[in-house]
Amino acid sequence: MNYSKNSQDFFEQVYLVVKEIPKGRVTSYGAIAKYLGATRSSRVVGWAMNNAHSNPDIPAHRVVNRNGQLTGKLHFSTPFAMEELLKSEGIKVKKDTILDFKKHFWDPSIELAL
DNA sequence: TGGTTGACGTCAG
DNA sequence: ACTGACGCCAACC
Repeated sequence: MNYSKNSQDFFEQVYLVVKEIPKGRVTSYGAIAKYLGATRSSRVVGWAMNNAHSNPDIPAHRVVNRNGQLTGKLHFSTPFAMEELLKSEGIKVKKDTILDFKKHFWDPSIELAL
């Protein structure tokens, strides 16, 4: 994939990956960035998520940081939306952190690489 | 046009 | 194990 073409493509890549996240699974910004070949650009993935507000099809609640912490919950319509969405998908959330994060972790570089 | 910020991650101390 | 600093790239001021 030619992700280096321009920023538009990079954002689009992020969107595509996030859309492919199965229900009840979560991934991290770094994992997405890694899959796109830009491990160090994880911050830009965050920006993509910020811009993702214009894209209702993108389940941004399934994207958290490496610690499984819901760092982006404050960017949702309500601070509880993210947690509630995850809970409704069978993911336990405690203190803004996903329990058994590793268990629910969905790595695009593994799942999509096949 | 240049400096700062941000939904992050990794390395060094 | 914990804390601080750096890098990275796009958007904002």
